[in-house]
Amino acid sequence: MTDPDVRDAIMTATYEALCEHGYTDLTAQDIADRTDKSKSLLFYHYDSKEDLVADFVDYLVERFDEWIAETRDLTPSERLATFVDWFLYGSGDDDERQSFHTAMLEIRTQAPYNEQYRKELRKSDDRLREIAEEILRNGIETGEFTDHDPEETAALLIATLDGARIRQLTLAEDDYIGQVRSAMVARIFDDILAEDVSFPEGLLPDEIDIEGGVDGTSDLGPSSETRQPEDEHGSSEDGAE
Amino acid sequence: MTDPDVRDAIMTATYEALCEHGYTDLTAQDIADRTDKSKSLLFYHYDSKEDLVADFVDYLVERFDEWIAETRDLTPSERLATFVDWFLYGSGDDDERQSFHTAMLEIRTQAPYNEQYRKELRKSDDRLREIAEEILRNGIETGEFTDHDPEETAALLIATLDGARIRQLTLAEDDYIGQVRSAMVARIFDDILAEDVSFPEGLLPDEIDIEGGVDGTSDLGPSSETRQPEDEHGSSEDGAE
Amino acid sequence: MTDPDVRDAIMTATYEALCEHGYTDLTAQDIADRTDKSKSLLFYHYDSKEDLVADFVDYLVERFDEWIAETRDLTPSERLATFVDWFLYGSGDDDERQSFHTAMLEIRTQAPYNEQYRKELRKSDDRLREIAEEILRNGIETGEFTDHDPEETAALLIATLDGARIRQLTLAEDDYIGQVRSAMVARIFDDILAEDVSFPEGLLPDEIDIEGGVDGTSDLGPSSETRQPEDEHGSSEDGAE
Amino acid sequence: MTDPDVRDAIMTATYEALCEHGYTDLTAQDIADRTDKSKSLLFYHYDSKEDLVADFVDYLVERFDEWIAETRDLTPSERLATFVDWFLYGSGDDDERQSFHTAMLEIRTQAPYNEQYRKELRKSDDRLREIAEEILRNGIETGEFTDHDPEETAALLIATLDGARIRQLTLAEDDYIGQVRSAMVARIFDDILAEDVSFPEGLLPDEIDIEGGVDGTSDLGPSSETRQPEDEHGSSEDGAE
DNA sequence: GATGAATGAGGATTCATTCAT
DNA sequence: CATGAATGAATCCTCATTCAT
Repeated sequence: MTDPDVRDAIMTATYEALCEHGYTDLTAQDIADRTDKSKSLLFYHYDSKEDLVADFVDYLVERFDEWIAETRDLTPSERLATFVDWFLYGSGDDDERQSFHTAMLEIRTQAPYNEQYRKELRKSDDRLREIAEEILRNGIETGEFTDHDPEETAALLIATLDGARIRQLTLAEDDYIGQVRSAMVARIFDDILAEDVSFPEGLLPDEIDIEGGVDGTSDLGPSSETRQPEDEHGSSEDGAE
Repeated sequence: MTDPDVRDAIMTATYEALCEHGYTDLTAQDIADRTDKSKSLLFYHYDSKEDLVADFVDYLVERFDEWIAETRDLTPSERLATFVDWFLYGSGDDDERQSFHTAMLEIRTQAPYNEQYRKELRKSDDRLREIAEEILRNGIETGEFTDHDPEETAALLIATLDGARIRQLTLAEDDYIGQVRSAMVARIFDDILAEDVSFPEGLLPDEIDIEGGVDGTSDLGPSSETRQPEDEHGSSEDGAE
Repeated sequence: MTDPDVRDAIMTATYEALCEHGYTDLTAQDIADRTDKSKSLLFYHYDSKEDLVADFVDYLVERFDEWIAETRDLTPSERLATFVDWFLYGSGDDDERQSFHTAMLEIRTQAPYNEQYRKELRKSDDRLREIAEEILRNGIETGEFTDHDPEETAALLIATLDGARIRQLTLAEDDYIGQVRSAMVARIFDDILAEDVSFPEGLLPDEIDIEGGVDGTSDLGPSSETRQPEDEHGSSEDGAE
Repeated sequence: MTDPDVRDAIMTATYEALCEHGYTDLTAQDIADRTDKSKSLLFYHYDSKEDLVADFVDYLVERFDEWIAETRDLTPSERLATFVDWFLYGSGDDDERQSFHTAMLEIRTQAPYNEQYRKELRKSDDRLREIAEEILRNGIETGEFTDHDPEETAALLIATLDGARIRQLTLAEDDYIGQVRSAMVARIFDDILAEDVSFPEGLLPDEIDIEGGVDGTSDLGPSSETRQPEDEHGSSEDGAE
């Protein structure tokens, strides 16, 4: 895979196909159809469909890292709020975001059977936990958060966020995520935040630009107030599934 | 499907095939092979593979209901602990349990694409939330738990438990579940439990009997020493972060 | 097959199933579904599906014979007109009749591959040709028809009628049958009928009662003006496919 | 389907398979077996077996058109005779021809249930009627035929020809077609032909080349002696009636 | 007689992957 | 690089027929 444009094209196509069909029903043809290239070419660039998907996960981690960089300048509690909302609500329009999470979940689902996926997914998960811990640790250092075990809390936090999202995707009809978010603030953050600090609402930085990569329009400035819709697919995030 | 023995045989075979192959790679042949019947018989009893799997989900709900009944006599905090541990550690031997949850997760993953599964899964989810709420409500009534919003807390609880399990299944190498459990007790239950009540450890009743359920020989034992750390990946490799 | 009631029930069910599905898609289950008996019973009464269908053709011949008897008292030219219109337009409501002819045509289509069907169908065809010849011969005797070769003319007549009907069924969008009928009168009958005889219009006797047989309500009086709809299926004819 | 060679190969294989098994028992494997290609390739070129068969019907229309062009130079009565004999006796050796018409009849039989077939078959039928009308119309113009309604007569003509062939195929043991042909000449053509014109015997051009059509080597020979009585069942067993 | 259960032998279709050009 | 053509191995599902009861 020498040409990054080709890779981008394939990754974008994979993203779209995954959203539409889900992993279980994803065929090489589905991906090729969203490309101006042929199906055979996929096998020229990748040894197998599995390899391609594994690279796709890796690709998402890269996008996630780019997104993380954008939040560096926020205060810990702002970062925490941003992190939570990004996780629960993601970015992009609703339908696509849901589809995408669903598809990613399917890839995760294959992890126990598939070492390659497992490896890539763990990489993305490690990144996620590191960030959460870093935020908590920073907050303790700055005094915004009470003292506690950041590693354990990060584990709890992510379990809850992930569980909430998955349940919303696979089961819920009502606003399950809203319920969980509200309970999280009341039961978990209330303890964690220092006396005089309250949990900030809705601070989402720019979306992770998944598709924009191709034409290189995504600017990864660290600013947190520039949020605009950036491409027709609403792009997505979640390098950290 | 008049004969319950046949249904049980098919369900058990489905359970085993699902554990071994996962949903994505589950074939009608895999199921038939674990039966002394032919593949065609599956289609005699079910109109499609999908129908069969949907019935399997329903079958699990029935088993769950039976299990729930066994915990009716415990105190709310005991029930809560039992519920948590059942959720996190399940029953059955380790490998099988993991396999099974993995397969179930795959089925859940199909829900957004498959109305039938969605319907059955929601049924099972409703049951789960009801139970959690009931436990919390009872605890508030008896004074074991502090007063709080049981519905919201139940949502939070289940999100966390589900997330923890899913992450352990799909990503974790270390004892992720143990970490989350510990954090849950510290950050959530600590608030919920009344001053003088502490969270009971490891109250697992007998396993939900999936394979031998027909003759219902499992009797509820209140013993609290049956739990052991149980992940094969080695626990508490906290340094890994 | 001792019990004629059972045979009638099966034949009626076969008739209905044939109309609905056509021969190619006719399954034993389709027939059983239109019976209050089970599919297995069909194989108790017949050695194979093929046998059953062969008997069905035979059954139709019997019905056809009954119908023929009703026209005995008409004059040759009346009988000829009746014969033509019965052949072209049949009886019963339009949709059902079409369905039935289509299905019968499918059975005929199998004749080259299936000796049993061929045998039964030839029996019915012989009957048809005999009748046509008899009508022509009688007409020559009574002087209503000019002298000609009745056998050859019968062959021509039936070829045309059969072809017209088949084409209407399988191809035509317009009133193809009407066209042919009109051309037949002008080009064939005009020659055959004696100077002072004209071709009578629309003299259809009672329908052949296919379903009524069970409860035996069909009266086979020779009157030609009693035509009434007789059963819910519009019954049909065409023992003579 | 860019490569006409491959299409030809598939069409030829379909033709052969159809002759041997009939439509009802035609499987994709039967077709592939008559090809040096695999069964999957059929589905690479066609979305379904049905699509393939529909294209086969279309293919026949193309062949028919080619054949028609070859008769343009004959006089109307010669063309009429050629048309009749082509219809009744077709081309190819006896067995093959019968088999082929039988299979085509089966396909026609599916028309009421299958829109695709119906559409293709109507196209072929329209062509047939046009040709017949054209011949009649030309004859009237040249004075070879008496004045009459060409459309109606064409309808009659084709009904008779089609009926005769179908009956021969599906029912007759004797030379039914010969009988009908003879009656047709006597009862229909006798009226149509002008006083001094007689119906030419056996003007069959070369066969429609189904298998070698690609290289179009068949040249129209006006020879009139190629026709022989041709049914294997023995002709003129008139006593059988 | 009658039936529910059971099955073997297909048959259409799908799809990852290969390969000649 | 790129592709159209090709294929083998599966997989779901159908259905006539059998059989124990």
